[in-house]
Amino acid sequence: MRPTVNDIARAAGVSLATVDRVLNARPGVTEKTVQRVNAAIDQLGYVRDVTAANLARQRRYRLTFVLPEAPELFVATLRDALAEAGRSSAADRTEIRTLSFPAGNPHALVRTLRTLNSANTDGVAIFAPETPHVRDAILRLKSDGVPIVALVSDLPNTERDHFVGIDNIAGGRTAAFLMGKFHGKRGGSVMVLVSSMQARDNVERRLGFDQVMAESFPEIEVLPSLENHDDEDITARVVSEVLDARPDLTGVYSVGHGSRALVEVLRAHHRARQLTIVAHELTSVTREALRSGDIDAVVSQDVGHIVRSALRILRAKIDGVGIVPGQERIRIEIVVRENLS
Amino acid sequence: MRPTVNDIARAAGVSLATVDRVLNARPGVTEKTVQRVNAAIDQLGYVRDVTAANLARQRRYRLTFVLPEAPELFVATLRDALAEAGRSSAADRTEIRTLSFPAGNPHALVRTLRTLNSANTDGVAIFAPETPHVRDAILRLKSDGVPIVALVSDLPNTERDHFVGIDNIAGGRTAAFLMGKFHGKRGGSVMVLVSSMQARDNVERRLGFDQVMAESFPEIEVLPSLENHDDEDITARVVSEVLDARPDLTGVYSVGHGSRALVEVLRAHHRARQLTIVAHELTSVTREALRSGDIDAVVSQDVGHIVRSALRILRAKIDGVGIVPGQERIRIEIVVRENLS
DNA sequence: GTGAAAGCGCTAACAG
DNA sequence: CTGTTAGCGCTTTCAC
Repeated sequence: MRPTVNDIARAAGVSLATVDRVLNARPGVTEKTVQRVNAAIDQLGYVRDVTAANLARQRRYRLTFVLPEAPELFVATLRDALAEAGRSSAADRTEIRTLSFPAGNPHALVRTLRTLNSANTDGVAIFAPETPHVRDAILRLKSDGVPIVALVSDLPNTERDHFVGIDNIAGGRTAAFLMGKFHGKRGGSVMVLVSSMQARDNVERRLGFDQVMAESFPEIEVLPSLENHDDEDITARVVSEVLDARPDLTGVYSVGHGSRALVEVLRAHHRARQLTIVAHELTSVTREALRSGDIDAVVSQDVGHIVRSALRILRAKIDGVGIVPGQERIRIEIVVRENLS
Repeated sequence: MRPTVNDIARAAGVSLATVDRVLNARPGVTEKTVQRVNAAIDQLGYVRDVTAANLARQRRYRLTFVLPEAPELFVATLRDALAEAGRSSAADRTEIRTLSFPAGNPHALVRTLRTLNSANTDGVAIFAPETPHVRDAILRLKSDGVPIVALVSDLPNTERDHFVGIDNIAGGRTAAFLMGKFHGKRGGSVMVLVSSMQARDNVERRLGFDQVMAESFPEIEVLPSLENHDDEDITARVVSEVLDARPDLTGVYSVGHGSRALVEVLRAHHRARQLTIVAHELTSVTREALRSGDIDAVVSQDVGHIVRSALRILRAKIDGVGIVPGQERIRIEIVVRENLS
């Protein structure tokens, strides 16, 4: 049988209450008694039963997710994953609240963040770009004692407790590796489509992509980035233009979260099967395009894993306990037609 | 506040004990009372607090993992993952015991399984090939009320509660897709190295590989399987022979769990960089070979995920509660140089 | 400073 | 068939 607080109380010759004080590092215990209790603790090899503690404490985890209101399917899949997690969260005393802000509106975001404090939330997960005001708002929350995790896109200059997402430079490098390998030693030229050069994840992916293309596939020409600002019309237009202007095009790298318009244009041009297409994020659109052969590979991250990991990490931070790093590492997934779920 | 058993007892006008009986589907309650209690349950939106229940029940989970004593690194990584999980398992009242049997010795395996029963274990995870005697042993355990999950290699004709691992046909298909795509429309010939045509996972991978090669890459010739029985000397010899006999060789597909000897031979022949090599399972050997460029892609499964999933599923079966399917689906991971961890 | 006692949400004897 | 009661391992008043 595992030792309990009672066992260590008896062994140390003190009461339950005192053991509890020592366990939780609360004041009002003589240094001497503390020593005695700690001695008993490691002598008996005591490990605290966190679930029993939480029961007694009547702890609830009120967690807040702050997500952009964006047109991209990726955000939708993230919301779905969150809803799914919400269904089973009551069992672990977790209440999930989702707050939305219009994508690309830092003011609205900051206003949303301002409503949050330690009185109404125990932990916050944020998927948003880093701006100075956001930084300040996060700092305030942190100093209020609220744990914060950054979701998908890191907030490295804030005091966020953890980043839950992939290394986007490595993500871009992975995309380049596939693009290069799929070209099979033939040269060619590759078009790069980004959402916006403001978005940190897009910039990092492009950076990683360029590194590997230059290092390992110099025979392939990489064209300058084309920004589509997640607008389908813009995408349709610029892609069409390049397709016409560059009959020697051999590949397309879609850096952003959305690929719907790209797939449609390629289909319309009946060019898809002759080009190597690499995109990011597994959504209904990219999934279908992989199946049909319109996209060759998708570099992705598991939104279900991201959500569950954020929940686990926030709860761990709230409880002040450690995490299992291996379990929380979000992998850079490569998805092709054959390992589609 | 979330409703508790007390709330629903009051609402239904019955005692705690009766509520508990209904909750746990225990006999001895009138159909009428059951109805009343259930009505109160969904009216108040009651969700049972599993942690409190487990506390009261003083439930411990004594789980047994049965693993082969095999030379392959993959099994070692699985053991490592298990050890890692063991470190944090005390917190969730789980005691993990590992039993080993000499790989390829069904008798020893059966002898091991025979020692297990509901008195000494609450759940079993097995990584072993399916033979008639194994099937019987599992059947006996099952009928003794012990939940069973199959690990890595399925035991489809037994009553196992769950299979934790990848679809190996899809794994082989994925390997073929990469092999074909990396050839970039050029033809060639590919050597296939299997551990043993007895091993179900090997056979399935080979099957999936052949399907896709035939469907999508008919310009590439796939040579007959070479069995190495996980023996490094055999591997070295047969690979060398083929390398000499077929100067037109363009690729190697390593189906089994072990790839050490293959990598060494290829290195010795200074041929690695001119061949496309696809292997299975991420281990220290394949990891290093990816980094050095000796292997181009690895099709893998996350051993950490497999172990944690097996633990979660066994606990769920013991508690008689459901699982989150998305969380338990083991992905077919594609690992290349750039998304290596 | 320290301890006794009640209680978190649930289960499990044991009565009736 | 149903209810009473004690208790799981821990925290938390409130006294001493």
